[in-house]
Amino acid sequence: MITIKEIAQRLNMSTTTVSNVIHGKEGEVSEETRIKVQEFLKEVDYVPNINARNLAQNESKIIGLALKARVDKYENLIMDPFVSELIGGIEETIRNAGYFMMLYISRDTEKIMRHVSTWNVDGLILFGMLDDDGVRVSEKYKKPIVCIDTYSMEGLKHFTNVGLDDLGGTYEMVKYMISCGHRKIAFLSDNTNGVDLARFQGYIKALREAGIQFEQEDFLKIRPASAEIEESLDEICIKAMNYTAIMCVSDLYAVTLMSALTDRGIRVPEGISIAGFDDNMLGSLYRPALTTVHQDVKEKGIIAAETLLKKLAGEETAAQITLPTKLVIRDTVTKPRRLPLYNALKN
Amino acid sequence: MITIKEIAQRLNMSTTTVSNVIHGKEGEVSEETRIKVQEFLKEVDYVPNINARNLAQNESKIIGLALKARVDKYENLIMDPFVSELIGGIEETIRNAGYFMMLYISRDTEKIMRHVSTWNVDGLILFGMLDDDGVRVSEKYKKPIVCIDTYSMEGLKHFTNVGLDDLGGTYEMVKYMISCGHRKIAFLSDNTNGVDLARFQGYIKALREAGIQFEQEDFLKIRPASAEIEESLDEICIKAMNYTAIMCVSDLYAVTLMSALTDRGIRVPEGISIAGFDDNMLGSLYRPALTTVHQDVKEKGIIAAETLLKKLAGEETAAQITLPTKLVIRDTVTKPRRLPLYNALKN
DNA sequence: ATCATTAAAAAAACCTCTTTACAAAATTTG
DNA sequence: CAAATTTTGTAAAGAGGTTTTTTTAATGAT
Repeated sequence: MITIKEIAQRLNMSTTTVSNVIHGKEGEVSEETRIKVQEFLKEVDYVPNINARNLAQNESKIIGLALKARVDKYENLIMDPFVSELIGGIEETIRNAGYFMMLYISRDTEKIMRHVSTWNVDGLILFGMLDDDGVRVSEKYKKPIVCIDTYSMEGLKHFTNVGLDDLGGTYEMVKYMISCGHRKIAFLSDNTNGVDLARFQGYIKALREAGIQFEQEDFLKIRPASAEIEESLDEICIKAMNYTAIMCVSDLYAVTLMSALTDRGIRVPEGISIAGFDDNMLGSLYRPALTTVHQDVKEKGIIAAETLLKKLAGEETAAQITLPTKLVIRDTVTKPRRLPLYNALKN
Repeated sequence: MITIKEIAQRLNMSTTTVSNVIHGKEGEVSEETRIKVQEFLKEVDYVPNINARNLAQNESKIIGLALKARVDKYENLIMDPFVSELIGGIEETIRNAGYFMMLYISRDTEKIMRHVSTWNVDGLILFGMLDDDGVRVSEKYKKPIVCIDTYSMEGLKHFTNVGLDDLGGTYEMVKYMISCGHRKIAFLSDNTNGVDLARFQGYIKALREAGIQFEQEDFLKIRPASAEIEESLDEICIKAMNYTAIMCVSDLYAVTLMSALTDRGIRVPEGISIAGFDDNMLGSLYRPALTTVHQDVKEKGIIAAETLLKKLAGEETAAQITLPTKLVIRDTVTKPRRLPLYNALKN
């Protein structure tokens, strides 16, 4: 790899001059030498040593993307398939702005923090953080931070959260279910944190507005760890008979549930109506096609990246950006066609 | 951020000594000072400036992962959902070995090459490369390279290709279809390059072995660009009536086809048998559950990363590593239950 | 011709860390 | 006890850029 020093030597000039040409400093160098240098640079295909440049300029042009991955019971990382879409959106935006992306996957916040400071990244995008992880990171290293889908950090001025109108999404969907004639509607999820909580609240809101009482048992908890999944689905499918519709917290769970119901001879939507959330391939390719709440994941990534870029440019940014959702009415929610088996399980 | 110089100053010693302690140089520093320095380092939570270190050592501890993304007709990047699984496997392996991962997505080989040399990455993992891209990259920058799923580069000693027994996979599957009684079997794909070609060849091999003649029209070409997809599926579904089974080049296409067939009133497997390739969520969650060829994508990522790590350590590695496949017999391939509509389309 | 002004180029300092060469102190050897 | 060797630590020289300061050369005004 050729260096500036060598170029300067070969052209009989100082490194300063070469550097100035590279940085397009107007009025620092004569037209004649500028052209001479530029041609030579092209000829030898000069590429600057990024470490030297970063060291000198005290910046890195690196944006860190830290994914706090979930792990299953065997400590294997679970990568949501939608992560690739998110990454795609972020990377494209960042690259077009001349930055690079360093990817870091971990469930250990400490490690992520160390990584951040080691690499002296210019900014950070955090995804999947819970609790106050992001706050801690940002307080320690005063770098611009954008979080994605992180509810616990709202209201903090340090950084921006790019999220979704999760509450509104389920609210609209459950309202739609009610308008179809459903009264016994369950909610399926595996936890009540962050995004899932907001979606649950939307469900509750729609229920309340329609004067439907929510009982604790209406929350169907799925245990996604692979070893338990079949047992868990058995339980959920039988409980499902108590309802005419189920609002699922994600398309993944909606499709998982539909498969399980089909396997047990219960038809969707004839036997029970199912709605999902996310609108990914899983639901659109399934038959019956899944009625769901749409979100644009790539857009989320792009907005997150753009926001970070703005912060890096010193612009003010909102503390919270909330993307809208859209109902996608397909084939899995219809008017109820059977009676709910009220309380059949109660003793 | 505290620097070595400052630490040395505060402890009244030279930077060399501090550096030696950091690098655990035995016999270069007394036990007493070693402890003193170590304690101070911990106290101030010293983190080395990676740019300075890399500059001095002429290495980067960065492994570049370059994904050559496909684009659809609107120039949007298409990120395969399985990419996240691949990335997950690579990142985990790399990180455990003390390396970092820089992600670069592009369909422009030139840009990828520039990126590589700019960042002076220690090694490269290439995915989705076609033609001789990888060769060109590796000849220009003499860095260790591992390619994933790149057929065109076999036999070149410069780097290792981590691939799959694609040919064997479809071969076994089509053999299985034939053993079920199928004679009219089509192959569905969108191209005949690289991986898809190998899978096609497996199909041909099984056909030939069974004495079945392959006709050009038995290759069903799907046009995945979103604007054309419905039209394309119409055509494929009607052509499909000429066959009792279809071997699809991927689970994605298998499921897409099943949805399309279902929408047009053709039932799987009653009306037609379908097999996929990859064994991802899409197929396992669909009902009827997809009969397919399994590959372990995460494992692929891990092996690729491990191989690169070996190269970096100076170990010899094979030029080609081929991972095995496994038939996953589920519900979409049964014995044929209707007659193929031979030649109904021929005029 | 002299001095101030400006343009262009070069020299020098710096960014942080590693490494080499060397010096001082401590220890061993004869 | 002097010489040789080892231990411990320092100073200085890079690594490849950027940036500030200085020098040189050219121009113009007086």
